[in-house]
Amino acid sequence: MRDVRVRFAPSPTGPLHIGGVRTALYNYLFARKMGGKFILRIEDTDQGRFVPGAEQYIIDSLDWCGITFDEGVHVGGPHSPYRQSERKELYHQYADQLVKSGHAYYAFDSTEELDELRKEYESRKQTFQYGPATRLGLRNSLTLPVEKVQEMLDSGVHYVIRIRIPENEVIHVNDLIRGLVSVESSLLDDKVLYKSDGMPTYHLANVVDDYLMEISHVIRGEEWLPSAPLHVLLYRYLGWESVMPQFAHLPLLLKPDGNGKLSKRDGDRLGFPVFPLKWVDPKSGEVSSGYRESGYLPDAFMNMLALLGWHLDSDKELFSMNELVEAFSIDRCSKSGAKFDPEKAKWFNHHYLSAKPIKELASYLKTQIEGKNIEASEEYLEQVCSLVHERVVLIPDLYEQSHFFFHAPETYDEKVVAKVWKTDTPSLLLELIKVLQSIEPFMLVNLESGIKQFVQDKEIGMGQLMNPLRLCVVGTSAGPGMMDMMAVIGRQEIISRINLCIIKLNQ
RNA sequence: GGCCGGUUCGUCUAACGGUUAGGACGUCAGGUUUUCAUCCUGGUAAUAGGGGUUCGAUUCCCCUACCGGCUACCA
Repeated sequence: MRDVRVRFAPSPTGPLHIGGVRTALYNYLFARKMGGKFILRIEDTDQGRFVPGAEQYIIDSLDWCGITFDEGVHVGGPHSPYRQSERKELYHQYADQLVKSGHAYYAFDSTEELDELRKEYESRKQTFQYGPATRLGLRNSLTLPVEKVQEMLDSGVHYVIRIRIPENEVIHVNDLIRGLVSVESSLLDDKVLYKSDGMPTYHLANVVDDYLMEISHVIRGEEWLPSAPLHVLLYRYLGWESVMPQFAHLPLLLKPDGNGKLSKRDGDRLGFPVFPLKWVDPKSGEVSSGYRESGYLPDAFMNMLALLGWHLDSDKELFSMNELVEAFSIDRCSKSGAKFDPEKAKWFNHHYLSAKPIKELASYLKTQIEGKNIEASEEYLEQVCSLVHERVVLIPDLYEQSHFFFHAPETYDEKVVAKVWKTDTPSLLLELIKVLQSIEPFMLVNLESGIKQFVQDKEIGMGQLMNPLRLCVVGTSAGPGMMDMMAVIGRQEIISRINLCIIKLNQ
């Protein structure tokens, strides 16, 4: 059996969205599982759609995800270069070879002429196809005299090279996910293989490069399924059918509401990122949010993405990257598109985040408070994190859930005030202050026993005391256990917050 | 329009042709808690429709419907 070599081949036309990331992930998992090689190839044959920064964005994104490559634009390798624009000279000879063998031909029709034809057909409710039925009526090397063709070629007239699709032939594509897919050749059209600007189209370039780079499996999105028969034909005509890669066409990622392919717009519209990293469009300046900046962990992101289109026959849903590699197989990929679920993405992140070591969470929190000019010792931050870590869904929640550990509340939630602040509350709290002053040392166990005693003596419920106290300390009815908080925040600060609250609410 | 692909709870999905159709997210209800959240327990909810094949179809075949993709000198 031949060595497994797979590639991820994005085009640098913008940021890579999560559908692309998932394709990269599956390729990566397959390569690692099979002990093969994983290659990053940049398909930039469309100079018109090139977006500066997109290539670096793709590299950075996959790096953040923990998806690593053995060969590629950024790491080099035996098949360099890995950028198709730098391989430009390579492709023409193969297009030539196809012309010589009669499987392709030169075409001189202008874009305008073809557009005109398409319109004409459309007005007759027909579809124009450059193919067996029409090519003999168009301007190409099939219809023009040999000398004329040569003359035009020599004179530098713009031309393209098109494949000559055979008539009445059934083409089979064996897909690892979908099984045998068969297409009648006359339904295909004479696709352009080589453009007038001297660049190959995707179809030619991907076949040539996959062959040259000895790719064993092509794992890509379902949107390529319709052109797969064309690619099979190219392998055949180029004489490479015996080493043709195996194909696996992945189901698409769909938008959470309604239907259709997940697109850039859906994120902003529904309030979740569609990109791994934040992206600023170099032309429009438009900003798109990213999973990293929103506070997702790469492990959680990968776990979530892996399950969108792949599943074990067991109930296991939590996988580390290593476990994914171990468990992955193409035959357990599903056929149907998967709607992306932002809620489940959050659930995964919550799970991974609350399982993180406290020290790590503390370091996240440290950078957050530094940005707010707050200072705190590492020990203090760790104490805070151990109290809030289960309440955190996204990394920024760390501070959102703990800000009252760093400063007194500036406002008091009116609804809560109305509910818990009674006329005798101030005097009760003043008495509590005396108790707090007597607790020695000011620690959790002593607080618990002291306050319990106080509540018993006063013959009141714990809630009658704790709810208003919480209002003083937090400003609302939320947060970790009061006793825990008091022990961490400290006696002086607690007492001062009680006093402050009584003054403010009595105004 | 044509071609290709797809269709199991709201969502992601599991189920050698024989299961009370399972799990997870969400949701709902309880429980824990001084609050909120977490957490725990339980409930809710699905084989698109119609024909076959079969002793028996979620599973195999056909048709219909619906959804999606493709239909550029874009990838």
